[in-house]
Amino acid sequence: MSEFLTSRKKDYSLWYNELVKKAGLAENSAVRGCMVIKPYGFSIWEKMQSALDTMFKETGHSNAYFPLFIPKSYFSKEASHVEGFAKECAVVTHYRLRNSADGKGVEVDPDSKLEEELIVRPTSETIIWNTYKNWIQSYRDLPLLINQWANIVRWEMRTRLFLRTAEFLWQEGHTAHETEKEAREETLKMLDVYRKFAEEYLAIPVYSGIKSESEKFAGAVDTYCIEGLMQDGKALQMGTSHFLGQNFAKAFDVKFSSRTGALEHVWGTSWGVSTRLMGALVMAHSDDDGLILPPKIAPLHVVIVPIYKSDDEFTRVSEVALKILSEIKSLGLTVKFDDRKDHKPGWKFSEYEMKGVPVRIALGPRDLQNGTAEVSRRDTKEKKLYAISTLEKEIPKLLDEIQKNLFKKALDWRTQNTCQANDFAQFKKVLDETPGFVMAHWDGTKETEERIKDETKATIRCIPVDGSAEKGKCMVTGKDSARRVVFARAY
RNA sequence: CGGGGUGUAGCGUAGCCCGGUUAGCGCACUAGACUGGGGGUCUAGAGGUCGCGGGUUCAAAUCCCGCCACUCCGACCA
Repeated sequence: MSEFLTSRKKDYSLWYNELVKKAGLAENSAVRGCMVIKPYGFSIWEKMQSALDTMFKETGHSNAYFPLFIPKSYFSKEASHVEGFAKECAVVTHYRLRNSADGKGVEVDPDSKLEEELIVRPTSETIIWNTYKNWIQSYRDLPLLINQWANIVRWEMRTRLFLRTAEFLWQEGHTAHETEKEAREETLKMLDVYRKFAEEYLAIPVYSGIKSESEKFAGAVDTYCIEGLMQDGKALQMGTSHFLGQNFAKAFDVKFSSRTGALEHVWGTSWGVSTRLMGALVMAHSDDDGLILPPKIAPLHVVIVPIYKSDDEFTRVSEVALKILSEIKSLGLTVKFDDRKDHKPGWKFSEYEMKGVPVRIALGPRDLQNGTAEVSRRDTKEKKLYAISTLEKEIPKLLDEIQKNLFKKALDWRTQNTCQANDFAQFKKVLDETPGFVMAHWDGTKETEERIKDETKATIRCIPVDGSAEKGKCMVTGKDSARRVVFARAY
């Protein structure tokens, strides 16, 4: 239908890349692997931030900020942590430039070599736990519930806008607790905050569960995650929450005097979501005409497009449009009257469809005569005439319905593309025929997991934490399995 | 990081194999007119270090070498 975007069917990757650029979300920068997040894209991220931030505050967390740079030595303190991140760290070795000898540019001043090199944070556990050491002495200092909004750098070989970039924005929560039980509860609480955010705001249903040993965060005892299903049948990890045990407390010597007077290491968690959620949002809902945004995170809820011929008509249409505008605005919604004269209505329609604005109101002379307005919803592209006097009531209802419909569509999609497989041959067949999640029994060993990955490219996305356990036999080895786990090919 | 592909105006591209006019076209842009309920029409115009750097040649977008970026596949990873 649209010639402005490559269709999803023709080339899903290209569709995604084009959409991200054409909807004004982001573009590649002059720096390899790094993106520029454009104003419209950033305003969506801000909506996500604000919803999440509120949820973090409601669960007792405070924001703080820790340095971008981490002394190299900190990394060696937690063995598996350094092993996990070593290969993708940017390192600062010098602190000064000088004019080059030929006078044509600048070069690194060799005299400015740092005594201890600094790592650009790929995540902040080490610097934060090093700081917590000074903040925590007594059980009275606990729990310590901190979040930080920050940029981080992971030197990726293969990058894609939002999904995997060398630098990205995220939030990382880092908490310290008196007991294992409390830290485990925190881990699951924040996992559920993420699940709720994904489902209620982004309108993306997710499976939450625990990662297998080989997929877990370097330095964690347990890693939990939420996994969403994209329209191409690939899974996307949308957030993680880690139970750190006492690993970092021990590595950084963070101890407290307990209620009984004993000196104990604290228990930790960390959890994060990133601008990758922007990619999830695009791939979960959008179509061949452009972006589709759930109203709860759309920067602009409603756009009003005037239809007119003469200046006189424009004046009369504007008058009514502005009235509608202020009515909708007073409902707490964001609304824009696009009175630009340099584009025709049809052009504007396509433009706002590309940008995913949930509701469009077209208003022309005919409407003025009849007291109506043409209301079009982005998700279904369905148009309806409403009496102008009812807009104030109908628009919020419509937005609500769009939010629900998007979630339902995404849920239906996931349901249709979640299959069970009972043997390995069936597993492979299902993966190819209905790309998506496959629930299958697994014997719990690393070897079997590896073999499945090698032969099918599918990985264990998570081991569901809730829901009913169902005993069975591993689809590969036939050994006992306590429950089905979630497999998929993933981003 | 290995293998393939691509890089020409803001975007999309032709030309490159086989070197030789002023690098062509569509969209967008500027001016004006007519237009206006799903990306309008006409007229006139502006816009190019042909990714960057070397080399070969009388002559390079075109051939050779190096680099950079993007992209796909693999490895690695969130």
